[in-house]
Amino acid sequence: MSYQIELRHFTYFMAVAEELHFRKAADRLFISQPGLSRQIKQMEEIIGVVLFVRNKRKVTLTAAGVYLKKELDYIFNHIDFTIRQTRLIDQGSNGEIRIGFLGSAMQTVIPELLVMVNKELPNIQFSLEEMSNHLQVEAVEKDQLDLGFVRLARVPEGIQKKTVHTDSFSLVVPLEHRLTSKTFKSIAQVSEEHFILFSSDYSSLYYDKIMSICEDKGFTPKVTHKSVHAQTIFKLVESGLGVAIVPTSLQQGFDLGVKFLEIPKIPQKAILSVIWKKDNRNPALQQILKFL
Amino acid sequence: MSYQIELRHFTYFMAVAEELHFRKAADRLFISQPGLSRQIKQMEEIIGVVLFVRNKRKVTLTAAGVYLKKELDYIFNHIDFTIRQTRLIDQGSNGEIRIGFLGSAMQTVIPELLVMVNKELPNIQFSLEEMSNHLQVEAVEKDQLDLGFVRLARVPEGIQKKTVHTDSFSLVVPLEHRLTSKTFKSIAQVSEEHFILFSSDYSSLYYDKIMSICEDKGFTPKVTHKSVHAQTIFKLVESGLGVAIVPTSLQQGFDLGVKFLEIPKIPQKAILSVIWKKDNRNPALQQILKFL
DNA sequence: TTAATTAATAACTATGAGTTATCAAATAGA
DNA sequence: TCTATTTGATAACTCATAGTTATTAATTAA
Repeated sequence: MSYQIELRHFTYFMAVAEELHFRKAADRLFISQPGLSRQIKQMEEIIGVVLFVRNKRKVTLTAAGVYLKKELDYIFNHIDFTIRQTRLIDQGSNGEIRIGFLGSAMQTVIPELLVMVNKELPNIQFSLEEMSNHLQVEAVEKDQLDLGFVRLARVPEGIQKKTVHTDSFSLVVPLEHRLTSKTFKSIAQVSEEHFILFSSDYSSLYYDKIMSICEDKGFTPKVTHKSVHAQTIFKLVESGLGVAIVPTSLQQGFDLGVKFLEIPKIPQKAILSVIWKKDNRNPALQQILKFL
Repeated sequence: MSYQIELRHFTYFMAVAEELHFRKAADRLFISQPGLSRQIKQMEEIIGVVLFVRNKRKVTLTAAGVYLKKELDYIFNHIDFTIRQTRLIDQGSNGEIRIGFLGSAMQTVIPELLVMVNKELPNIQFSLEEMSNHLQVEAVEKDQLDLGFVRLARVPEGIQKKTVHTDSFSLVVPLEHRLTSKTFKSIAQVSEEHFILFSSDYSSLYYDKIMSICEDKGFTPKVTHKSVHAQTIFKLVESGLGVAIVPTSLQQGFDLGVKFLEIPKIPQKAILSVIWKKDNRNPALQQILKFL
């Protein structure tokens, strides 16, 4: 079988094409002139095209050689860039991070993280998907997500967890509701009203905490509606179908006809955690974790 | 001094990246497995990045490896094209133009273009391949095609588009069908018949237009067969399995037992466009674009 | 003519790609 | 649990070939 073309041939060709002089090109490449001559000749044989005209005492490029030089310039540049980029991806300063999140994380934590990372590592791309606690854990385990923003007390073996935000709870009532931030003293004041909550499939920890807040005050809430979307819950409250208890940070980002009344003197907090897989192989993740 | 990266390394890397199996990749390359292992290891040392995770029984690409594979695919394609082009230039030709097209473009537009270009630039070579809208866009983006003849409303960023032919639609019926060019007044006259159409994967714009032609006349066509080949569609119509609606220009070039009845007074037109990549590096393309 | 410059040719050397043989680890099957 | 099988890595070798030195042939300049 005949020879294969190699980058070496291209490098040598470029040197001769630029110098238009075999000995000078050979000097520049730190090889001997006969060695260079033979490699160029071999290259011409491989691609089957004469690239240089050796006119007695002068070397010039043929038309095909001129074209090849221009393209190889581009190709070498592209190869260099690709290798640099590959190194960057390996070092995590480039690449993609796949994030899952609960809607309530979109109000404060995630935007802050994105802005911060973007400033330091502008070449990292993000893909974001809102999904439930449970689906996030599953996706992280399957390496389909790099990071998850969840509200969970416990996570399975092999998953790392870190608290990133602690939030108080607020009561959400219609604008025209009798209670105001001044008159609101305890959640017991709405013990007789209907409650609209996030569905427990979406976040069972949230659901359990709401229940315990009420139990602490001696009543069991009458839950009439459940939803997975904050927007929906607010709309239902606005329509007078009941009241809700949600993390206070959800106050930002929505423009609806509801009042937020922070619940005073309760020990329960809405804790947002970030989770990731211990042996995740995405090099970009290691970089991101530094920001958390 | 340390080693230099060579195309050999890239070729080997691609084989392993595709097989994800060192011995199989080695077989494909007709070299021994230890030789391959060593070259891959050397490549990883040269660029300073681990490209494969060897899990003792499974081989997978790292994130950096995935990126490198995608880029090398592009680079190899570009090198191949460059060498072919260099040979053509050497032979006195002005280069090669790779064209993709929908079958219906072969009736009028492309032959005219070829004749015209051939008169002015007799040394340009053409390679022609029939393929779907979608595959053409993909190939143009990957620099595997210089020109595509498509029926598309929109094309991605970085792709240029220009209308080259506007055609009316015709109803295709068997020769012995009751309708003639004189009695045919509206598509509603065949609202009860079965329709044979180009498959929507082949050209969704075409499919949607046919649907809207029928909807405008107040009925939904009963589509019983779909095909990607005009020839097949005509054969099915000839066999009495239904009627079809196709661009009128398809009347030329086939000798079949069907009648074409141009659909009168409808706003829908079959628009054929030519697409090309904005930063295509083929110098011959610039020449061709002048003819469009 | 002579001297200088250039690329090609010839014969050699030595580097390293690719070889065979083998090992170690990880399954899969009994 | 024990064996057989599959897999990639290691080690030691060999041989093809990139690159070497020495020389020639051809051209140009003085």
